[in-house]
Amino acid sequence: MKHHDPSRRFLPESAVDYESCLNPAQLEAVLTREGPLLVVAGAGSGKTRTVTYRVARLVEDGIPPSSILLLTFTRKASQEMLHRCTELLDDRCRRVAGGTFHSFAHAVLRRHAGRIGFPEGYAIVDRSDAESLIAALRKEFHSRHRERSFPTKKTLADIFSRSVNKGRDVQDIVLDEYPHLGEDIESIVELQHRYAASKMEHRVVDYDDLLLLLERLLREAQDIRAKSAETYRYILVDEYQDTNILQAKILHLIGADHRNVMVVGDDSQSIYAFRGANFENIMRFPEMFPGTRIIKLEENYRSTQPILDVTNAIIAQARRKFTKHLFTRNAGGMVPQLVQTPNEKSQSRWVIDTVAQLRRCGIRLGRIAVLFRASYHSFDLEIELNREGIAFIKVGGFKFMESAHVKDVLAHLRVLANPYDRISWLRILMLLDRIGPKTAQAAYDAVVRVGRGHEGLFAGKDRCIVRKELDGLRDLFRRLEAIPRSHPGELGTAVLAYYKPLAEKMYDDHPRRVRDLEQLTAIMERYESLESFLADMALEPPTAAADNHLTGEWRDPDRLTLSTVHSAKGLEWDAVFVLWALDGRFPSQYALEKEKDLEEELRLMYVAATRARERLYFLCPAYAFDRATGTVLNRPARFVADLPENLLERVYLEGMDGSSGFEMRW
DNA sequence: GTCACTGATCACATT
DNA sequence: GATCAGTGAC
Repeated sequence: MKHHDPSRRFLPESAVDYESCLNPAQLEAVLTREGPLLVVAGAGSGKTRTVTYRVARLVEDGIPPSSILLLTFTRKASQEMLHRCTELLDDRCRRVAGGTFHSFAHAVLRRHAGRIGFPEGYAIVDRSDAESLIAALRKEFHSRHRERSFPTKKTLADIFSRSVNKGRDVQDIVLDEYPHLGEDIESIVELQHRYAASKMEHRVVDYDDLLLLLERLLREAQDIRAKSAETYRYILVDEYQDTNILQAKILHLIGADHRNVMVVGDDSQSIYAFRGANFENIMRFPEMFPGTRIIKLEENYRSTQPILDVTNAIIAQARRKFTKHLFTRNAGGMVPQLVQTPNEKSQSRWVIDTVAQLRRCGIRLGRIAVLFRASYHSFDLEIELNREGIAFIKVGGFKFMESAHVKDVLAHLRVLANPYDRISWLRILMLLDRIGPKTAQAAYDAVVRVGRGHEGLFAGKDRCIVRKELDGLRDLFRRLEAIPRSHPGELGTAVLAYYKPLAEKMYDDHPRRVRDLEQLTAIMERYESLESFLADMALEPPTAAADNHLTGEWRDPDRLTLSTVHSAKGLEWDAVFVLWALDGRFPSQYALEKEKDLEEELRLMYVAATRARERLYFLCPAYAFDRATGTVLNRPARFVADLPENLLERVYLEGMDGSSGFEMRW
């Protein structure tokens, strides 16, 4: 590959010393200002650095920051990049537009959704709300098909979502991926139409709608498309391997005019095919934007050579061959280990004891991570960590936002913002004594009929048996009405005051839950409007799991990180433990049948292993019973099982009782 | 109509 | 371990 002459002549008075901070390939990616650019960036190859420097370079070059659009996988990622960029250059970088495709879609649609016949004051529903809506519609269908069970709300939501994200009909998705539901296909299709109508009626959109509606808007409203292209003259997309076809179309619609589009990704780290991501987007990018310059970043700055040897050996097993081959100058270091333990308890013990040793070697807890395939895989370890008093933070899995008490409080606020939000109405009404589905539905109907927002609640005639309960709710809304929407913190405080007695009645652990809610109101203080708070909670909910502190700064140097592999994307630690490297756990049981799914598990294992800088341990309990399938799991993960001893050292622990004393080799 | 209980079924990753 | 459908007491 021929690269630019990285001569200083390019940058006579630059505030940033690009040449000495970047290798030639990175430098080329940073200095190529115009035209489409595809950066294939291997794990640990300085991808974030490259994007950061490129943004800084554009700003320094006089491009107005607000005409740069940085699209990332999570908003945290874009904030972090722009923060680094600000440190590198100056405050101008703060004005760069950054976020996820979903948040970008919301920003455009909230102003222009009317152009394609969608109400602009819509609310965004998260996955579990979407499922509730589907569940309500599903009931009728179930009574129709008494003979056999109808798919669950979760399965239905999955099917609908895949249909949107893969750009295929529901029929095709069912036939391909859920063949056992073939008989229900007509009902599923009809239910999908009802679901769409129901969302429209209640003025809500789900995640997929955001992308779908944005694509439609840009396609149908030429003026808006042209204006967006004009506004965002430089577009950067991170993690391009995890975008789907719809996102690629959106990118093309905004980027085709000026073609100043840079995408960064790594096909071997694509781990979101299950939700419709298509890593072939990377291969197709040059077709979509002819004249694309392709740059490969192959030097790895993260890991030692022995770790890189193992990760290269893992990804080499992919049927689909990847052209990159990573290298490092960081020779030496410990050979990664596959540690076989008798059972789960001993797995947890070994991790804890090894973490203790690492700390004695001077490695802080914040530099260590335990990764796993599924959130529940760490339950036993969490118990042991608590027992030992080792602080940890868990990322992924059950979230703060999903806990009932948080959803309850938010539902009150959402009704205030969008009185057509049926899900939230039913939720808050059914919190009250003697109000079940029927009464709640009647109250909701009255609200819609009266058509004066939540005031409709005052107009309905209630049965005397529930009068007292409803009066309490009315009082709350009267109080909320007196508070301006621009003070979400006060709104939250008022709702909490109302909700607290309810929580005390419902939950025996109410003190903890109320503390959570106080955190929530503290978060609300930071917002300028109720609507922006609610949109953020749907699009970018706080990441920490429910029982962790919500103080925001989760990268605490004195806490061990427990994370799903998916949530660990893009991050790195000095030492990484991969739990349950056992066939049937990781790779997942459900992926063993289909070649395509298995290949994604392989990439997932690759992502897990490439998080490590210096030390890497795969843990494999020798035996586990899988209750779901009734099978016995006793084979190490196939991706690492057969790697030669010189790449992956075997450690066998025997005769442990799970609580103490055993041999450990380093 | 509501609510609290039962037993059967199915289980991943997430914007 | 959660979800769902069905039951019977208030």
